[in-house]
Amino acid sequence: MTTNMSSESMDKLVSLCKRRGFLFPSSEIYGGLNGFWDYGPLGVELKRNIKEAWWKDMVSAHDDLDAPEGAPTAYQMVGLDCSIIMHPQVWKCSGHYDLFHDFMVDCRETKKRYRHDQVRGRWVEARGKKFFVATQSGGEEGFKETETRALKHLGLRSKQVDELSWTSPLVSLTTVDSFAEVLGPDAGELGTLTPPREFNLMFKTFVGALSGEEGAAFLRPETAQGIFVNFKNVVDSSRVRLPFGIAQVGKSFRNEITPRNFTFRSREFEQMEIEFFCHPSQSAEWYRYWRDRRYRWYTGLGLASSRLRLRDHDADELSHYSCGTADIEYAFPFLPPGEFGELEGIAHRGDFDLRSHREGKLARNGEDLAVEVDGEGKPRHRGSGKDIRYFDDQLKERFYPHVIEPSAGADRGTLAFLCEAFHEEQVEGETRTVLRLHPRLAPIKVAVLPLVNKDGMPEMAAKLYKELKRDHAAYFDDGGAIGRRYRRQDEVGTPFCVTVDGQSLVDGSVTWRDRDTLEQVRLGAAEVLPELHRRLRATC
RNA sequence: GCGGGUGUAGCUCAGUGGUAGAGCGCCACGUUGCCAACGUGGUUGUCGUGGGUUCAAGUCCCAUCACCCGCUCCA
Repeated sequence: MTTNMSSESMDKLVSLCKRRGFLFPSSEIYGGLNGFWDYGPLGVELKRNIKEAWWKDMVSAHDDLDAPEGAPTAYQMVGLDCSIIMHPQVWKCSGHYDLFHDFMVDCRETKKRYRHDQVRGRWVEARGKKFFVATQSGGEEGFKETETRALKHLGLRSKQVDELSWTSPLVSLTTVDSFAEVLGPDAGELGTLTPPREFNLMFKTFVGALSGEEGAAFLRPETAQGIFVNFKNVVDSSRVRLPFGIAQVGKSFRNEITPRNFTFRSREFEQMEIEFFCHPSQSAEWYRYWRDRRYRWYTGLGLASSRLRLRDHDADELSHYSCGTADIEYAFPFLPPGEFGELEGIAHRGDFDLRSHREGKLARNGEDLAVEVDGEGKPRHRGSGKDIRYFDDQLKERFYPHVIEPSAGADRGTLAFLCEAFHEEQVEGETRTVLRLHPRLAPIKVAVLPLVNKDGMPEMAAKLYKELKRDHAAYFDDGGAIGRRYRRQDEVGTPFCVTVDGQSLVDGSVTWRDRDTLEQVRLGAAEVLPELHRRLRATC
């Protein structure tokens, strides 16, 4: 009967998005720009509704007097909107500068690409040749692999291993100056690696009209850091007390290597982030709360639990600072069956961020985090030196709060809601295309339609339309047959249509038509607004 | 970054060196009392972009851009 998304219908959805004005390729008249997308008239409404639902549910309508279901205690939520360009030191202390600023090496023979600092190897001499055998493996495996590959390169057998004379331990490729004597990690010949080339995953820009390195800055790769560097400002200015969260919605930028899959991996994207601050002793409970709370938000707005999953990261997937991370993932139709794409990550970040911004960039040192130092014992990246700890005047205790970070992608969410909503179904031999968007998210909430353009029906419909439009996104359509107008609204996800007909002129009632059930009921014209309001009320 | 595929009207696509097409959509008028009705008329093109070959290029060649698939890479 009704079919949900398959990878074939993804093409249809992409086409619908273009045709009806949800999404356009950026700069399309100039041929587009890889990794950038524009939201059209309906797309901007949909995305705004998603962001507004998030803001309302997380911040403005949050009940800060009682503990919500599943929460350890009551808590406060406030918002923030910080600049996209920040002091460059922010990104050094956050770890993005090191993590997003890589040198890459390509192999001309195998067409593979490696991170310069992740390739290592050993120098070997044999049969009058001296060369560097590279590998991506470390430790015992690295030793074994370099040995095997050295033998293979020289055409020796394993029992001739004694002919190999190793002249170095396993060292990083960064210690090698010339690649002419390097055997790439997957290569058969020497000297196939290109010189290391700089890959900057952050967008670089220049502050000031004179562009020089001293004015170099970055477009933010995440909104979170703006919250951390404003932590003390918020605490000092807004009477918040732990536990509380700071929320922010805004654009971020990353030079993704491979933008793919429609808007899923864009280079300019919008995030909806919360940094939730709590006492370290309670952080594990809050982490669990936010995982579940955020998962429920998506299901409450209509993402089916069969395509949505909450996945805890394995220990080896965790960032160096994180004590726990879970992803909320959606089985996008463009992914292979069984694969999921990330919508949101909920990370337990401990005190990494606030400490780093005071003391300098931290790195893992055994069980603990310590300021990362350079060769001279000085911090690799200096912190602000400002004491941005929290003072609890009840406990008379000054400490770094722990941070739980639910970080959601607004564009990915928008795409997931679109994919989930897209349906094609057979109605009396005709294919009906319908977006079953949650009424809160639908770009148009109600369409007002005169059944025919005579006998005063258009006038009555126009009056009702104007009244509804003051409070809700309404649409007026008097073109063509009524059936066609219903289908047009179905295709863009309008949940309700109100039709003014002959009976309306007699008793002032109208037809209320439901997008999903196709059922129609009669309603007094004055009841339309309250009914709409009731249906759009937040439920999650 | 590599390999393969694709690019023609708003959308889906046909067009095998010789006048740029179809269906759907969209607009107007008429008709029309509830699920993509009907009639009549109309609208739509830098054939992705740039160069080349040719008397002649949507079609052949080169380059380039974008999208899709697979590698590679990655919050």
